[in-house]
Amino acid sequence: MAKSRTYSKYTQAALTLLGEQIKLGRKQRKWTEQNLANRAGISRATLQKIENGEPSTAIGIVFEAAALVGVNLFEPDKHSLTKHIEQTRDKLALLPQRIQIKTKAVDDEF
Amino acid sequence: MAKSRTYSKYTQAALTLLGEQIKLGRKQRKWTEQNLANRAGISRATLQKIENGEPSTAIGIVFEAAALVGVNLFEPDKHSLTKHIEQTRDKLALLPQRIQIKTKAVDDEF
DNA sequence: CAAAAATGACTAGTTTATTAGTCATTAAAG
DNA sequence: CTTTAATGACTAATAAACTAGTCATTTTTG
Repeated sequence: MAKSRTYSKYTQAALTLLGEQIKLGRKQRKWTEQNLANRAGISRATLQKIENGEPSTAIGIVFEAAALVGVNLFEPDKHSLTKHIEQTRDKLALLPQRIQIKTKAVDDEF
Repeated sequence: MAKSRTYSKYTQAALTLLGEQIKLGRKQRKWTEQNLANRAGISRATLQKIENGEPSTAIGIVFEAAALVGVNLFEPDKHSLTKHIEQTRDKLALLPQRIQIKTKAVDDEF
């Protein structure tokens, strides 16, 4: 029996939306499933899972398929992804490199 | 030997950005890797891959981890994801259910 | 400085995804 | 209506991810 993982409502909705956007983009381009699958370098079966919003597909190939049909997370025009990455790294640099957890009880109560 | 897949620059950048945003969100919350991994129901090794932007991790658990630290693809406030899904389905409904490809040569030249 | 803990990196074993293929159904086009 | 082809759904075999565990390193705290 398959060990089932649980996903939040938000994650499920996001996956559904992403999958349907890919399907929409594919059809707008008049590409068949097989056609997009070939372009993405994956099997038709996997593309079907992607368009159905299955949580278990590899994120890299989902992003590839999405980009091929013009669906962009992180709108690529606004400011370039590279710049966005730099900004995130800048913020990261301001934080401690390691998070330390207080072992002792916090004595907050009373 | 592992069969290597190739990813576009855009996909790689998007994965890097997403991973670093998760790491940033985690640290802002002062959570250790193990801590976030536990909350997401995954191993620390997998979380490390996610934060490093590895393309092969399952999209569902990446989205879960992202949501846990407040990183939202598809900004959840704007208009609800559910509504967004409906809109996408409406657009899909306007397109033919199946894409048909012309088999015969197109005779466009001359 | 010393102690404690987080992180980075790796390994072997198990679970799971991915693939190629097939078949039935049904939409599109002639 | 007939033909052609796309889609949905499944299977067995292969490839790869995920896990738990370990170890070394390095940061943080006292």
